[in-house]
Amino acid sequence: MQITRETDYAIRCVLYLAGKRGSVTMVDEISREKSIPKSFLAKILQKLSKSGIVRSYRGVRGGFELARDPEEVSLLDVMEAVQGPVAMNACALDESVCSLSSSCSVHPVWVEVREEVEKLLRKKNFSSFM
Amino acid sequence: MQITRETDYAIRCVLYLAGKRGSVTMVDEISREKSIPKSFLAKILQKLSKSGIVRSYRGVRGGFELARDPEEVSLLDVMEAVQGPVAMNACALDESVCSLSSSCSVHPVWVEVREEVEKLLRKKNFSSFM
DNA sequence: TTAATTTAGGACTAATTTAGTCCTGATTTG
DNA sequence: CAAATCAGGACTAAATTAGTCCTAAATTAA
Repeated sequence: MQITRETDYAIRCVLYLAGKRGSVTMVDEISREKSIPKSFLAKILQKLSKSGIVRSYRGVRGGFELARDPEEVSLLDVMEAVQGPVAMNACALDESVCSLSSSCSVHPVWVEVREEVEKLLRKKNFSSFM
Repeated sequence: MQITRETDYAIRCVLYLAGKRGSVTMVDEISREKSIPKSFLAKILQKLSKSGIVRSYRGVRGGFELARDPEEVSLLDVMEAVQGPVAMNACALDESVCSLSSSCSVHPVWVEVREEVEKLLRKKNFSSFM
């Protein structure tokens, strides 16, 4: 039920890129400015890139930039990109992982909690954080 | 952002005791019936006991019983008893752990999420799960 | 076309947390 | 007092989180 440090880093990183719109920023700069271990940050940026939140450029004048407007990037997007689905337990996502889910009276609650949290996090975007 | 196995066990255990109101049940029985490792369950029951959800009796005819009516025990009570406060990150509980919280634009979101989740879990009690 | 620069990706390691075990001691009952 | 049952602390094992490091693939510019 905790956000991981990786997720925290990812949010800080997107926040930084949101403040740098229009230019391409290197891992090294983000790492320095946001005090995030460089090679760990590189991995995080790979995830953000794969889920389309940032765009990457290799080579000499390479780096990263936000792929969408900050208001088009929600907190949920970033969290899901790095730590996967936001659910309090696995059976709220995929019933097959829990043999008891059909008979489990608590199951619907987990689904409800997940939906509520997702709704909340989807409403929060990175332009409101600037 | 996941419920731990310990929490899951705790919920199943309280659910079992809720169905046994009026009698005292031994760790051994709950362990067997709910397929929870006995000595781990014993630890969990200690926590539930300390937070007043169950009552314990030592000695020959000892065991555990629910300390309150099932409708007076919420999912939040049980979760907090075993895994501590339900928060997505530490700074949503105690700002002193995060030196940035006063300047952090994301901070209020964590507080809001925590409050929403708590509200939801507080409404769900163990009589509605029977 | 090649040297420098920057990300991509996989394999690895270290630290932390979760999930449990085990033993000894304290209570209670008959 | 003997048997049964929980209390609590110390310990261990497994899993997850948090990183590091190395080589390869692009890209740019001289």
